[in-house]
Amino acid sequence: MAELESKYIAKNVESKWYEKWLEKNLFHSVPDERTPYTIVIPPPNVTGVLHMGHMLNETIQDVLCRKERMNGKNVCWVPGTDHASIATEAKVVNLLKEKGINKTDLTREEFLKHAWQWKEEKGGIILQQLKTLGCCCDWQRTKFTMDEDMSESVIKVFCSLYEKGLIYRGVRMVNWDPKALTAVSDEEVIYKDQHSKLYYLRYYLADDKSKYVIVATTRPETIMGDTAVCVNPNDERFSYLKGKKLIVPIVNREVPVVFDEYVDMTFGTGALKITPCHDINDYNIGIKHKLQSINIFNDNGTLNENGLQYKGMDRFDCRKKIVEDLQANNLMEKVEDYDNKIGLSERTSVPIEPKLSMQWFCKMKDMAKPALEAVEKGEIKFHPEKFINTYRHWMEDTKDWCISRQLWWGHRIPAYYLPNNEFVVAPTKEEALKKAQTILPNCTIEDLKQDEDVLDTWFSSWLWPMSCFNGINDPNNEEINYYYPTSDLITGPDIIFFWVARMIMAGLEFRKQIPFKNVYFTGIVRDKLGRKMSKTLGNSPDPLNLIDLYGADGVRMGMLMSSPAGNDLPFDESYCEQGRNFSNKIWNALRLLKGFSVEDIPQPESSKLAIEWFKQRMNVMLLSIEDDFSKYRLSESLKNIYTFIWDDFCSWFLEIIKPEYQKPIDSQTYNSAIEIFESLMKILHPFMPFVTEEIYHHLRERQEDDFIMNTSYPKCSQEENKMDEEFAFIKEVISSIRALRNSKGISPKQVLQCFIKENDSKDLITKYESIITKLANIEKPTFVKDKQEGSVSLMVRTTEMFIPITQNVNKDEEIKKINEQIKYYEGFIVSINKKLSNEKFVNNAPEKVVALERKKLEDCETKLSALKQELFSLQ
RNA sequence: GGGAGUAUAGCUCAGUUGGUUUAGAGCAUCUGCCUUACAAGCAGAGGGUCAUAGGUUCGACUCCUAUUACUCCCACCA
Repeated sequence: MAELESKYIAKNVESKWYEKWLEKNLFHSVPDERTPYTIVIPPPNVTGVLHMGHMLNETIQDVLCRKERMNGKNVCWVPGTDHASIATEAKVVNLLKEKGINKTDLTREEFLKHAWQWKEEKGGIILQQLKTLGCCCDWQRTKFTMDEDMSESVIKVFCSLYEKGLIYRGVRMVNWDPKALTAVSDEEVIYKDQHSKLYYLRYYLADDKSKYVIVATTRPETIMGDTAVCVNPNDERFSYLKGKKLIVPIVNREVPVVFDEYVDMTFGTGALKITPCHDINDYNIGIKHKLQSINIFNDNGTLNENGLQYKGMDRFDCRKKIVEDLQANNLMEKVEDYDNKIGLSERTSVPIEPKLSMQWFCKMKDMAKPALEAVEKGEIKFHPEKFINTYRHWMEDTKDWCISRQLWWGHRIPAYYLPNNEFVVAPTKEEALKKAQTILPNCTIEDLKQDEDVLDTWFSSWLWPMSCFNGINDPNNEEINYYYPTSDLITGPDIIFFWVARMIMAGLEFRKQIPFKNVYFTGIVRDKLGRKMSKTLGNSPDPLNLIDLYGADGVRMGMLMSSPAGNDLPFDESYCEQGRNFSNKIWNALRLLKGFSVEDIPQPESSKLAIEWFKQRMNVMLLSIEDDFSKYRLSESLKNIYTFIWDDFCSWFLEIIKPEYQKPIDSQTYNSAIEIFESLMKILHPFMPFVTEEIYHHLRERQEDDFIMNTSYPKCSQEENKMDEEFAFIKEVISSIRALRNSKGISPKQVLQCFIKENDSKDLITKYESIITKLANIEKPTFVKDKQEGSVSLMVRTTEMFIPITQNVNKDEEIKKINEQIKYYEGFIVSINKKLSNEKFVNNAPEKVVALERKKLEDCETKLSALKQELFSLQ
């Protein structure tokens, strides 16, 4: 006893156990004859630090892994990080800037050297943080998306898709990020509502300076790129414009009027200015009507030489200035407030600029089809299922994927340009040369220039479940054959398109196999006000700080207690506190048990009964836990385990077997209690790995390599669980006596007498008599035929009990209470009778239901008559 | 504009093919306890016309329809 602290201090045990687990290499997996259970971690950005979303995500993965390991599976959880090209490049650029180095002054090689140096020194902190959380990742397998073999896979896949004609290069309108100076994919554009203005500009007729057409636009700064004005051919207001030219305000350039049904006659003025270079729709109209294109922007969003006097200005400064100039020249009809959506870059949050440029694209349509089928047929299951809709919607209308990025950090595109501007695609420069020489026989390796661009980060992540096991480079190796397809993928719904969908496509395309069997979508962690936790809002607690305060176990429990799959998690620190308190509760149960002095004395009947009951109760719990796990209802499962341990084990079981003050416990009961406690710790272990491991080692002497995380999960049997139902009634009996004490202010120490009116519960009460007397602190109950004078009556189900007390009995209050109950039961009887006298009910309802109603009626009548008798005796 | 989801106690959520004393839990609240494992605790209590209106049914929190509110996703209306 003395050696156990009175409070459980998580800090003192968590790192100790994690180190031991590592030391014994318990997380490492190699293929063997067991069934594999594989999870690949959604690789966090190598620049990332642990945030609440990760905590939730990784905790769920850890719970599943630990549970499956205890179920006898060969568990392999592969950790790793993503090179995150834009994010990392931006980070390194900023760090260099702080040192006074500009990226533009560096060569590609120099920059990459800095980037790698940063990665080696500072990258992947998050993986260390996962250890604090208790994650049982196979660290020997830690991968990075730019590891040599991973890069090789990416290049191989690129070449293969190119050969198949699924990758092509071309000039297209793409989403340009003027801050990161790169193209991004459609998925990386986030649309946000914005209060902006709608400007009405005057375009004068070239041949009649007294007339003008009013054009509404939200982007007046793009007029320098105008090459037409478009109206709907059915719009009679504008039919006079046929063959006319208009003068672009300020610019004073003549542009044609074109007619296209694309224009909405009801919006704005019905006339639309066309800027083919800076709007996707205008671009399409430009192609259709063979219009000229004028690019007015530099890559960084400033105006280029086509911007006339505005050259060099930022696009938004230019807007302000041009609005002033338009107004000064009386070319602005009016300005209206207008709410619209603008696309922001996911990474840099700056407004995206549509830009025509040469990029690489991946065709999605053919790959999308089988990927959709795999989910629709249920080969891959989504939890919750509702995300199938989102998935289908995207898959049915997927656009080609822009995969080139104008960055240096990433997988460089394996395309090589010949002096004649043709190009070849090959995994290495040497192979490229061979191909090149079929075009230009005299071509040398020095003549070949590799494409400057790198690939979208997701172009490597989509291979993750395969490339982690080298399944692309060596498709028949033992590991990929054993671990793939992986079992479960745990991720947020925000990357369903970026990542989940594409992994499914890649798996089916390159391996003809799905990448995982189940996808568990977590919710988003929100603060108390319902806002998404984010760095910019500063509303996210520091996870490591939380772990410090409540222990990893406490925080894990806190995260899981209220996060059903797919539902957002309104985070509240008090959940973690609850988790910490739970650890402490368990710790104290241990202290109680270890404090007993054990002797070879006879086992009390109450203990014997409690042990039998508890084993049946455990069986009931295990059944429901297995059911919950099969449906990924982890939080339900944890809640069940929580009540099971706190209420059933601590409040009921331990209280029953607890010997009287300073008396010893019999060894039989003690050993059973230890055994039960051990099972409970196993049941809880996946959720709270540290405290359970600690308790496990206190319960008995252990071999050096005996760890709870390697034991088997308790199995449920198909035995009868009759005692659990019986005990529920006994609990009610005890609680009602305690409640009586409470309401009458009788000390729990005062032993009470108890008379029970004889009925069919007599056997049950007699059976559990030893427990009732102990926990309710009453004398052995006496069975009687009638109400006892001078006592208060209690009703448990249909059993009436009489407790003789003299204190605090207020007759009027008792009468009032009884009258209320009588009224309630009378009403209840009326409603049951209504049902039973309804022929349709009696004829149509299942017999079971009807019999139940009859039983209800009977019970009610018993109660009612008892209440009436009670009332009579009081008056 | 299209689609999906949610609505149950003050808060967060269960309620599994419609039927078990006329809805459960945790937190919070209230009452009484420093009862010899635990005040990070113990024993109790209060609290809900299951969003609104209809419909199907012998019977609806549960199924259907409409309405309202919120959330999310998708979409090129300047």
